[in-house]
This record gives sequence, C-alpha cells and structure tokens, in this order.
Amino acid sequence: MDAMAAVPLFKGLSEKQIDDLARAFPRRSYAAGETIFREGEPAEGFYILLSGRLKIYKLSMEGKEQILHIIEAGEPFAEVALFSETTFPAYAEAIRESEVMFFSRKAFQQLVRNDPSIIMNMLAILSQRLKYFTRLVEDLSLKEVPQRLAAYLLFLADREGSRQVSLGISKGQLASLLGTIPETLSRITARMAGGGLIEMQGRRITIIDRDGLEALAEGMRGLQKGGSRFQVPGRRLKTKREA
Amino acid sequence: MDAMAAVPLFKGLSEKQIDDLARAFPRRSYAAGETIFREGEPAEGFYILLSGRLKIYKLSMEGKEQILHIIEAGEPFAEVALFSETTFPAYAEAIRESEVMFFSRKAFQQLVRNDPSIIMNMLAILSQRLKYFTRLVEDLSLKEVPQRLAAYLLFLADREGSRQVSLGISKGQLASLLGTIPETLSRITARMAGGGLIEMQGRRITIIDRDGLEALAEGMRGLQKGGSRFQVPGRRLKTKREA
DNA sequence: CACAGTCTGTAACTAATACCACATTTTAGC
DNA sequence: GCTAAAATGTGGTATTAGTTACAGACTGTG
Repeated sequence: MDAMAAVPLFKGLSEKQIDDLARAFPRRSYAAGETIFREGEPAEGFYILLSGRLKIYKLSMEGKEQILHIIEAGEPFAEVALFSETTFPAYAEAIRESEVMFFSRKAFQQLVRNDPSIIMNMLAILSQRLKYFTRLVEDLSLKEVPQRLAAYLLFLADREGSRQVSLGISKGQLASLLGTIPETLSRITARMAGGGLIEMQGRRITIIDRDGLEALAEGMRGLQKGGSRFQVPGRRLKTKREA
Repeated sequence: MDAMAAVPLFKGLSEKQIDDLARAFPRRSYAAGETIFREGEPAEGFYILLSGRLKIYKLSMEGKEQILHIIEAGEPFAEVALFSETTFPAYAEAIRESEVMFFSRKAFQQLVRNDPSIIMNMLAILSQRLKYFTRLVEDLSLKEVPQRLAAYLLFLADREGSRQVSLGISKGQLASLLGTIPETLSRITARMAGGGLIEMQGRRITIIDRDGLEALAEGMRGLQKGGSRFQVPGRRLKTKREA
C-alpha cells in the first residue's frame, strides 16, 4: 500500500514493518457526507486517513459549525483520544469518499512497544497540531475575515506551489473554516476580485497580486469597500489603523 | 523541593529521581512583568513553571493581545519547541514573581532515555493542551462574550471547589483571555451582577445563581440588557434562538 | 431536457462589540 | 496618608459581520 508509506506517523519504519501494519489494522470506507464520529461519543482510539478528505468541526447550540481542521490523506486524527480523554471533543465527517484505518488504544500501545520511534513521531505531530491551533486562535481573535482569507489563500498557494489554487472544499465549508458565513465570504472574495487581488473561477482561485494579498494578510492594508476597481490607491477603510 | 513533586510531567518518578532532576537543571526567577521569551525567538527547549504565574499570548499588528494560556505552578510551557519547532510561536511574560526551570532539547532527550515514562506523561499533557485549544477555538468563534465569561467563571469555581472564586489576574488580562477588551467585560460583569447571577468584590467574584450561569454558558438563555434587576423572567434578547 | 436540489452571490437590516473619551476607583510608592 | 499611576467603570459612536430574504447558477437525475 503506497498510501501507508506516506503516513508521517510511520516515518522511519521499514517497508516490511509498514506492510505488516497495513495488514494488521481494520479499515473502513465512508461516503462523502458520512459521519465518522460525533462530539461526546466514547473514544476508543485514533484514526489515520488513508485516502479522501474530511473535516473535524464543532457545532454551536444554534447549529453553526466551526471547522477546526481539514484532514488530508496520510494524517492521523482524533489522536487526543489516546490519552487523558474518553470522549471525542469534536465531530468528524467525510467531505468526499474516504478510507480510514483505526487504531484502538490497546493496539497503539502494542505498536509503540514494537516500534518506539512511533511515539516520537506522534509527539512531533501533536506539537505541530498545537502550533496550528495557536495560529487559528490568533487568526480568529486578532484578525478580521479579509486577513484570514488572504492568509489562507497564500497558505494554499504555497502548499500547491502555484499561483492557481483549488479550494478543495465548498465556499460554505471555507467560510466555516475561517470562522464566518458564506455571505460574508462571498462579499469579501468579490471585493478582493474587484481590487485586482484575485480572480475567481468557481472553486479555483488565481492569485493576481501576491504582494497585495500578503500586505492584507499582515494587516498592513485594508480592503476596498466599493465594488469599483478604480479608486484612490493606498489604504482605505479601517480608520483605526490610521491612528 | 516540594514544587517539583507536584509537576505532572514527573508523575510516577521516585523521590530520588525527582531530587536528582531538581539539582540537575538550571532555574531562573522573573519579576512580575518580565518577559521570558518573545514570539519568533529561537526555541532551544521548554520550561516548567515552579512557582508564580505567567501568561502565554499573541500580539496583533495593532498591539492587541490575545492570551492563549495562563500557566500555573507545576505546568510546563513551550513544549512545542521540543519537536518540529525552532522558534517560539507566542510570547511568555510573568504576571507575578515566578521561578522557572529550563530543559534544553538535548537535556530532555537525556531525560527520556533515563525515564521513558516521562515521554508518556508529555504525550498526555500535549493532548490535554490540544483539547484546551479545541475549546478555546470553539468559544472564540461560536460563543459570545457573556457565554465565554460564564463558562470561565464556572471553570474557576470547579477548579477551586468554591462558590467564591478569585480571578488571580486583572480584569484587563481576563478580557484578553476571553478575546475581548476591558470595557466590554466590565459592562457584562455589571449586567451579570444586575441580573443576580454573580456578586463582585474587586478581583473576587461570588457565584450567586449557578444554574443561571450554566444556562448562559450553554447558550440556553441570554443576558438581560438593562441594568435593572427586575425584569420578566425567562429568556430575552437573542431572538435568533427563538427560531 | 426539464426538474429539483444545492451552492453561490447580492442587498437591506440589525446586533454585538470594538473604539474613544472621560469619570472614578484602586493600588503603590514615598 | 498623600499623590501619581494604573486599573476599572460608563456613555456615546462606529464598524464588522451576522441575519434574513431572494435571485441566479450549477449539478445531477429521471
């Protein structure tokens, strides 16, 4: 299984070891839209996403969702369940056809006994996650939506190494990931397009003015309000920043 | 050293082992207001807070701060630096006279070699942190300030096992921890007091109506707007919830 | 090809809360 | 205990972004 070799958690293991793992643990497929687990359910172990894509999210009382994570192939999820925790702290739902592998608490301990290097890999992954959350909190509380979107687009562009990025998720999902709602997101993408920062083709976005996006992400400038693309250059809006 | 025995990271170690540790690693004291490290500085290792209290926080471009964590005695901090990371992802500043112990990356690896149980403790701590951030993100994006404050007061009350809680930090710091500003916090505490939910004596708060606070934290009810404490009972405000 | 369903975009309105200014209280140092 | 400095409280205003409503675009299906 090629997918197994690309799993960061198994970095450093031999081909044979990975082969053994691939055979030893149960798998399951989920269709797009299917729920893998719900917040509050007893958590018996953790998962690795072998293929597909899924979202980890929270729901408010009113039903509003905040996506915590988009999990891509190769990444583990619900690792928190392995330790201190007995119930899942969030929801997990496939956003496309996905295949996952499950590791019970006991199985993981067995695993670690055989290959101690796995535990260091796990620590590295957890600390990466922590750093990710650190940034998410910063973005949500210290930045406004246009800045968050700009930062996210730049992140995607860097990851794909291209000026043209495909979201991979719907606009509504993107809104949830950025901590906002589709309407607001729509307005902002329209403003960005109007300002000549990006161009949109459905779920595909082309970055036109990378420097402008970066300045926006860093909070060095605002985003034009009107839709017209002919305005006095320089910053506008956000008068607080003038002070 | 008694403080050492209370460090969760060293849970399961013998007295002698802890004694050795207490002697083997460097310490340093910081006065209230002193900075331990800044975001972006190279991170060589992690710390344990032996006594005192400190805040881990982020700063926005405009200088607004968001506190990520209030670290209490016994807790490690900047553990993220041990793995994947080479620079601190946030600031750390003592909010009162504090003493910390430092563990370099190398020292930690040595430590783990001698006492493998430490690595499991570390994993447990990291996953607790992860869960904490999960909630912080949820609160910031899905809840409004009154709900966050109510949840925080209940958290403190549970931790201290008393109806009367002392904040331990200034109101301004609390505002930053809740992702808001002192003025807004002040208004909300006034409304809570007016609504008979709490009573305030400086940095000491007494919970009067625990059920009411819980209902508020869960989003089951809103918070009266006017200062008057005589109003129609039941929920008000937040008409969206009626739908 | 028509239909239903979902996703996306636009507009008007509103609510929460940040911003600014200032009064008041508390704290700390002398 | 007095004074300066910091923290806190309060009023008024401005702004971001959520809410509601609806129209158009896209998708897949019979």
